[in-house]
Amino acid sequence: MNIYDIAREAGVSITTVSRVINHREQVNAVTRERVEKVLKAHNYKPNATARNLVTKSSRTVAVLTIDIREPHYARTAYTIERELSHRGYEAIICNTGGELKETERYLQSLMEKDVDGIILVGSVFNEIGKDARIRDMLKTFPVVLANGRLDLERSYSVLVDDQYGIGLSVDHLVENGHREICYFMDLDTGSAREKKTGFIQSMKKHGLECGQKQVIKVAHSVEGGRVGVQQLIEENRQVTAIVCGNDEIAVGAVKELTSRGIKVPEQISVTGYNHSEYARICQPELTTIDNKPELVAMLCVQLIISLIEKTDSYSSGVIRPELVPGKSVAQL
Amino acid sequence: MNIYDIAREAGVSITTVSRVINHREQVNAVTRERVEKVLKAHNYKPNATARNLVTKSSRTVAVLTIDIREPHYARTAYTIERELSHRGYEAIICNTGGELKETERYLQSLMEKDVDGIILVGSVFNEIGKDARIRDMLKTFPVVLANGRLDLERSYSVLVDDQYGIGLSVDHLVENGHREICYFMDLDTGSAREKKTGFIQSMKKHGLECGQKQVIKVAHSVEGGRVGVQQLIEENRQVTAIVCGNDEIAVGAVKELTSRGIKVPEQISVTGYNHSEYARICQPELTTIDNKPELVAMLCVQLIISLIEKTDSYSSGVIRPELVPGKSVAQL
DNA sequence: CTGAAAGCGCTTACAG
DNA sequence: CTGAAAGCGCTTACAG
Repeated sequence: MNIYDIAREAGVSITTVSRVINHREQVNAVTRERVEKVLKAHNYKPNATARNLVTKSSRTVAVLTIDIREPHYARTAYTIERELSHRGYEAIICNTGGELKETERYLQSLMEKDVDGIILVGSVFNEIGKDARIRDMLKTFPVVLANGRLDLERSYSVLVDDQYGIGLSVDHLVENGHREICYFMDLDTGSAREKKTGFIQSMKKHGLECGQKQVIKVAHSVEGGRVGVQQLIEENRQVTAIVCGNDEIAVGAVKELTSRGIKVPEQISVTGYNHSEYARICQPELTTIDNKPELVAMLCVQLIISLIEKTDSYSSGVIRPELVPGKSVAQL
Repeated sequence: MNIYDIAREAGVSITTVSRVINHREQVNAVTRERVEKVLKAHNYKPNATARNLVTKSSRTVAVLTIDIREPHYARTAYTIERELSHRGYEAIICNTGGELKETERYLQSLMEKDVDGIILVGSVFNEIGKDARIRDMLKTFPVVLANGRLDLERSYSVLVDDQYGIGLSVDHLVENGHREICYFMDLDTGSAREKKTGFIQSMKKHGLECGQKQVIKVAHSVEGGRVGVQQLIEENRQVTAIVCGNDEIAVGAVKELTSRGIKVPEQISVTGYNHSEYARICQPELTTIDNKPELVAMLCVQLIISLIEKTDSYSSGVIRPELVPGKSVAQL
């Protein structure tokens, strides 16, 4: 059942049927009703592919992320999908693993579809976005990058001030009397470096010692946190607090400390980052930083839509994380 | 740059260009090379929409799930997406919240696209799939349901034996000397009922008392587990073990018990379900049931592809969960 | 207010 | 092995 069948049955041209379907104004009320009756009678559904072919749009946005199994990306991707859906767009999800080759492979096939725009979630895309071939592909789409800068024609960014975010942890610890603080850094992505900088600057701001020794690189996982603590103990370091780059690491640190009979927070305080479910499940509950993934997601959608529909109604600004107190920080 | 431009420049017809693009055999090697050179020179990308319009396929599969923020669905959706991607399909993700209205809304817009198939993830879709309008919409697609039966023409199911899965928990507890066991049931979906039945039958198999009192309905969340424990304590029940319908509930139970000074597992043992990250993060680590979401996901993709491509190479069978020992069960 | 016609960029019988 | 032509189901100037 296509537009021709409807037109024939309603005794009008396909142009008129098209007008009715798309709620164009220039149709006589009587004609409109006649056509609508036929439409309803056959439960007519327009063929989106045919429409896309002429309009060059598919009302689809691709969301490239690292791995939606990570709660932080899951939350972001979820909110993006819901927001898109409410505006009549579909979301294609691509788990790139943060890898250049995979990102390229996904973009390759996205280029053949009439995808309306791309949202990049994860600060790895800052690095990936520097690759010339990736840039060539990206520049054919409107693009929004969550947490980074792309410097392309039709692209926007949503920035999260992670430097400020980690600073909140340090401030909070210092306010509670801590002075021997170290940082468990998660790998080497853009936002990880931001956080590290935030840590160092904040330590300096408070006049605390902060060199190589205070920053410990660990794997971005529960295991990473455990290993970090082991290292601290082997080196016989005397710290009263550990600031972690994410909640997984913090959970690992807490578990390792606890299993060694070191009480959290009485003997060592720990802070996380992301305000994930892990922070609530951790025993004790983590004091952590909410970096507002839902807000980031909503802004991403708003921006990509304004890029797609050229409404120019975009707003932006930098997102400020917030500290969420838990029970993993003690006053000294 | 379309097929016409290429044809003109290579001095052939668009038919020939199309043949080269699609690697059809009937092309002279010399002609083929000439066309390929032009293709390469212009970095030609075929327009998928135009192709879809004639082939009636978009190499896209929609994944309807409840909420990808839940780790279990995140894992399933992740694996489905990756498997689809490797086979050249894109995944559209839809977070329906498990609601009929939303499911209908998503299906409505999916029907206008040439989506090749639909994978339903979550046993709620058993209920939703009984609605007449939903069925009418679903029957226009190949459909695979993870964990349920749909009873539609072109549909397959991947079944997980959750009854057996919960039985494993009970067996394990009984082997460890427990006899006073209760079950924290998560809501009222298909698989929740399966698990409840599994619990009751398993208790009976071991000759243990199991009536209304042993099954406690709780919210499907950490909070649910806490409330369940509160209820147990208010009613002054003497149990030595709690079997939980999922890991979130188990975490809540453990937290509530611990906060009341009741030691897990020394005084009360707790088991979870899903083998999620939560189980590993919980203190103590949960003994839980792995219900193999990755395996389920892979089978779903295999089945939907065989339905789409009519390869008839499908395999099926029922998936058996496995017990994963943690530290939340003590021997009495 | 309405319609004939062109066009979106492909694939695919069919004929040669 | 190759090509002319129809067709997929729409939208959109353009003319009336």
